[in-house]
Amino acid sequence: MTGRKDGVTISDVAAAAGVARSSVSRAFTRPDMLSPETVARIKEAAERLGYVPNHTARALSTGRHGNVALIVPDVANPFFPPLIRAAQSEAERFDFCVFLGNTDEDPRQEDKLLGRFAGQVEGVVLVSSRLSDAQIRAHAAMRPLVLVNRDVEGIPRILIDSAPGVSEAVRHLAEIGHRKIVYVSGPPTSWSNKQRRAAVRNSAAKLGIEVETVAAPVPSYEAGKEAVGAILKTGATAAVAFDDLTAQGILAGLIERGIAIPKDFSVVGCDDVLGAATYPSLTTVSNRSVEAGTVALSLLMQMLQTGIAHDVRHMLGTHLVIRNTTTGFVKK
Amino acid sequence: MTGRKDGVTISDVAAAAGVARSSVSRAFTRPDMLSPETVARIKEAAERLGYVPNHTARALSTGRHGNVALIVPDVANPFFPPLIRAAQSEAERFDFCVFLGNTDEDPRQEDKLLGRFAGQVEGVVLVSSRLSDAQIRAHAAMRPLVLVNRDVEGIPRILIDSAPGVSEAVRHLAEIGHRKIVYVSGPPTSWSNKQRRAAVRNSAAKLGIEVETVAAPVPSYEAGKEAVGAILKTGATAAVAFDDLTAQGILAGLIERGIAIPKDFSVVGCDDVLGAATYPSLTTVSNRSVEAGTVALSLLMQMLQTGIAHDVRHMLGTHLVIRNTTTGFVKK
DNA sequence: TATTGACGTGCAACCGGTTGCATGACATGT
DNA sequence: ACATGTCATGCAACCGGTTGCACGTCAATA
Repeated sequence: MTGRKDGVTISDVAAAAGVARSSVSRAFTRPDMLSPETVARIKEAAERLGYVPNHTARALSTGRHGNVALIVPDVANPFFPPLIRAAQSEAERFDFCVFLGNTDEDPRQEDKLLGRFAGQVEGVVLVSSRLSDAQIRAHAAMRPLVLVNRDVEGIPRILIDSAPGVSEAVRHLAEIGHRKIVYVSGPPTSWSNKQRRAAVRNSAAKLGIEVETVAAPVPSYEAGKEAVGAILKTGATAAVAFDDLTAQGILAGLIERGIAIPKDFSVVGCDDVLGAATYPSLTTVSNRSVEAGTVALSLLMQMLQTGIAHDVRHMLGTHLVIRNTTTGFVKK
Repeated sequence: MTGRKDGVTISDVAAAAGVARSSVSRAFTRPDMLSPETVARIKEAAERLGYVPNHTARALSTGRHGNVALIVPDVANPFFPPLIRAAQSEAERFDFCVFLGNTDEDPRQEDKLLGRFAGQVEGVVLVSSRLSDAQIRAHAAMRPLVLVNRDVEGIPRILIDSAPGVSEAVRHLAEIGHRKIVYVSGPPTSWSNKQRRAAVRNSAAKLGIEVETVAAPVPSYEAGKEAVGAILKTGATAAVAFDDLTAQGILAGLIERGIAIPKDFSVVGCDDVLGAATYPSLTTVSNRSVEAGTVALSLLMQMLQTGIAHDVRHMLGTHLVIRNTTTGFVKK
């Protein structure tokens, strides 16, 4: 097992081709500066020797390493993987690599990762950041930074606007006969949670139906299931949950208590991460995480290329996806 | 918007502390070589100036950049995120960063990524690789490489051994009265699929019960649902699915046809990625993806530190998790 | 024919650390 | 008092590229 280092450097190629090291460099980065024959000779030699440019060395002298960081609260939350994937393939279009960071929903961990990545990446995408506005601003001052689902003025941000979808959901519930509904809230520091709660309240007020809020501090199946007691106690006949996982837990909790869905109770999720895979299939608000990932990354690339950061605030709309946890409700 | 470069280098610190650059370097990498007072003075200066060592520069001279790559077929498949997360936090223990690669189940993409990462990472973890043995060997010859769920002799590999869990499942099904079962298979090139199919057949043969195989070429909810027709046609009374997603689809398909679960039909999944979140909650084979991620990474770290690659073949056992899609079957 | 400019190439400094070796100060042993 | 050894520190080369500038050649222009 000999092979560790390839060992073929620019000097080797230069020697083989009978030119200076700088010419080899230029043959790859600015071939137009050299005569076509020289370029050909160098490339031939490089090919023959199996030369591969060393990213690290290049990065040291140019300051551009072709890497960006993507930091999310929890890779295992089904909301994020499609976003990650989209961001990654967009990065690849620009020949960039992605560092993935997972913060476990912990701001300290987030800060630590940001520091660890610094100097290895040219820019950062922060998804659903739990940092304070001040911390975010501080990082943004050091390097190009794009936010997803976090609204800090002056910093480019992509926001998935669930308000239209949520409003539509409330209207839908009112139409099929509900007079009192519950919003089952998510993480208190989440921008999306605040936005959804506000959207539920506003639409309900407009439609003249009652709303109460029940807390599910963590967005998970278990938390949803546990919230069912509190939900039923309100006397509401429908629930809008912070996300699909919570909704799925609520579904399970209701079924366990013998409550028929959608006949006796309606449930609406958010983010559409489960597709039609619940039973009954879940009515939910559509999700734009793929676009969010793509846009965030292309925005970052643009910032890197131009060197300027516009104060972009990119909103992505949503809509209601009606399935079988709402239609079929029978008003008493 | 001035701040781009921190600009604080080892030279700045050296000047501030009144020592040579090499002493600053040593203050961080080999403090034992310097007098405690000098170290203190340098660290103080570094702190005051906000000095952060430049990874790229360090990498250039040492050849160690503190990065590893983790390549998976599909981040969005719920099997992988926990593994990714575990690997990432293990990497962090060693102060390493993780590059994440997504191949979209495409061997060409996998090869491309591997090339793109080369020179930026010290080692690679390949999860459920779709490359040929020869390609894997070629890459392994160039740099430290660890495989997960792929069995290539001579290359360190972590294998999640679903055989024990699957065998237990078949025994369980036999015990509650099934005489004929179906294995719903996954991707034909998958090592796990081959292993699971074999385990089902072997145990069934031992217990004297009948097995048929139905193909669901892609592991997904939809594919599972579509397979239901074929499953019922076999006359079997239970299905063991390649994974939980497929099982969930089967569940939905059966319920849609009015077949009561578990009374009339039993379903077993694999990988336990859905928790108890299906209805009825799914009996499945446990998953060791977290350990797989952790072990793969620590193995890689060990290889990097010692420089030697033992021919490790690390098996992680599994067991059956009994929930409500099996118990309650009523034999006719 | 002398002048000018364009063009292709090489030289050498630089990016920000690391590290082998040399040096000088001081302490120890005899 | 002198030889020897230890220890802390500095010098300078090096990792593998990039890039501003200088130089020489050759053709076009005056």
